[in-house]
Amino acid sequence: MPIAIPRSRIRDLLARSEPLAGVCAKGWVRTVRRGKEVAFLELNDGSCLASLQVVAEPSLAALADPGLGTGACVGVSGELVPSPAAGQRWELRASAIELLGGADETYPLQKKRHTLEYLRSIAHLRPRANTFGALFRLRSALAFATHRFYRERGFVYVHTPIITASDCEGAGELFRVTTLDPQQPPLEKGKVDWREDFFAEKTGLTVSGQLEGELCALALGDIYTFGPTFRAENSNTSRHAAEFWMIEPEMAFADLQDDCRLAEDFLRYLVTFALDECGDDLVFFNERVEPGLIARLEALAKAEFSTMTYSEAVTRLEQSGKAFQFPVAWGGDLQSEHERYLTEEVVKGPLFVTDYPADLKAFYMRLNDDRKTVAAMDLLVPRVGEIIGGSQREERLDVLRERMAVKGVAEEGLWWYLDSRRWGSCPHAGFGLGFERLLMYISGMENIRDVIPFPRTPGSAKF
RNA sequence: UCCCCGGUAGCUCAGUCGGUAGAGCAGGCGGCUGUUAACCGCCUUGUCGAUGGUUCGAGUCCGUCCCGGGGAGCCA
Repeated sequence: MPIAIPRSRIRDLLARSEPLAGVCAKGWVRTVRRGKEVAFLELNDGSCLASLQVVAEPSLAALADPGLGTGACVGVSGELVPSPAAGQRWELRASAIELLGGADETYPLQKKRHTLEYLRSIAHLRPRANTFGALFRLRSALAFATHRFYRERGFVYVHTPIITASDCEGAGELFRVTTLDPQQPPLEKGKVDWREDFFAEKTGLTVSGQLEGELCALALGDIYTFGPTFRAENSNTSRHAAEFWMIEPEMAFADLQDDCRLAEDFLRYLVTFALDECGDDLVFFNERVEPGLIARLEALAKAEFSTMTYSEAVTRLEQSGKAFQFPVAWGGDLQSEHERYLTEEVVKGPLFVTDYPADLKAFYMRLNDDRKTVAAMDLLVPRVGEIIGGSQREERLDVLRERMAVKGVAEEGLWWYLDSRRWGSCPHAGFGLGFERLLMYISGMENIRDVIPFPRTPGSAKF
């Protein structure tokens, strides 16, 4: 017989200060302990990390159902009472149990420790595991915190296109978007004639909303984007996904210092928000994923971020006496091992590296007066590496065109971007923050595939 | 794409010198218990990633391929 009482969330039940009769909880059974005189169910509904202990008479009909095992979905009605035993404050004394969806012993998510690799292979079920429940609640909270942060500062949220024709940004390989028949595309002199395609030109999925974001910043002042981003790079690492979410603020009338300040405030706000709003889930990560996590986050919430120029960084690396696998030289990219040394050993915390050689960076970054470096910044953090990359943008039309020529970026596809410098240009700056890398940093999880519900990586787009 | 490591029961793993498959957990049965990933006893479970080769004999050695992980490059 279906239970007629409205459902309460377990999170709300466990937060009560008084007992309550006539309650109903619904969720998924984590474990069943059957005894002769009493049976216990651990019920979790995803509203919080903790499960609700259900105490039942073994005579209740549903308890005899072979489908009532780990993984089953049930509704329970009864009375919320103080628990006489240690381990939990409240328990639900069941008067009725309704088996909504049974689960037999073939249920892949058993009540034991599984490896993250295995859980990845059952991504359709892993949201029901503690780690992933905690992670996806954290993910949701930090997405909300992002919007709140920018709204509090008067930034306008803009939606930049997912499908783009500008593949000239150089941020990475594009996924092609087309409605042409791959077996028989229209040809023009032996080459695919993209004018016949849906958009009458070559298009792909966005690798960054930055260029369009700049256009909006040069009208609305301060803006941000927060959306999916796609890179068709064949990167097989714990830090890269083919589909990820990026937050890209862009500020008019701002220079590189303003940019770093915003990045620092933003990161600190997010960490503080997680500490304030996701306490139980962070405790779980602190105990099961990264010991010392909470202390690290609390330190970060207070600490000043370090800053050093690329040139200083190179000097520090040269003077370190460390034997790096890759040599350090001014003009070369900082390798992962170099970045790790700087953030983990030199400053032991978040580090802005600024003013990179112009040759290493994108065409839109503002050329410094030395004409050798650009007003770029990378924020490096321990464990994760680069979490934010940003710059002051080149607002001077002539310098921008010069830089495009040097970098081999064609002006045709970017006439609209150049127009923003042709009329009413102004100094502006912005950055991109990889949302999954942020989650890795705040949760202590070490693989990007484990901080997004259904990861897309080379060779894998399941679920 | 390159380098390294791995793939054995539903899960986590062991498997010696090449000699014919093993433990814990999960599951089943029984017992016990206001229990806490309960506990105790008994029991079931295998295309040893795929394929070809060497050998009297291959989980074990060799080749190729597939999948997973780590690192590199690229980047967020």
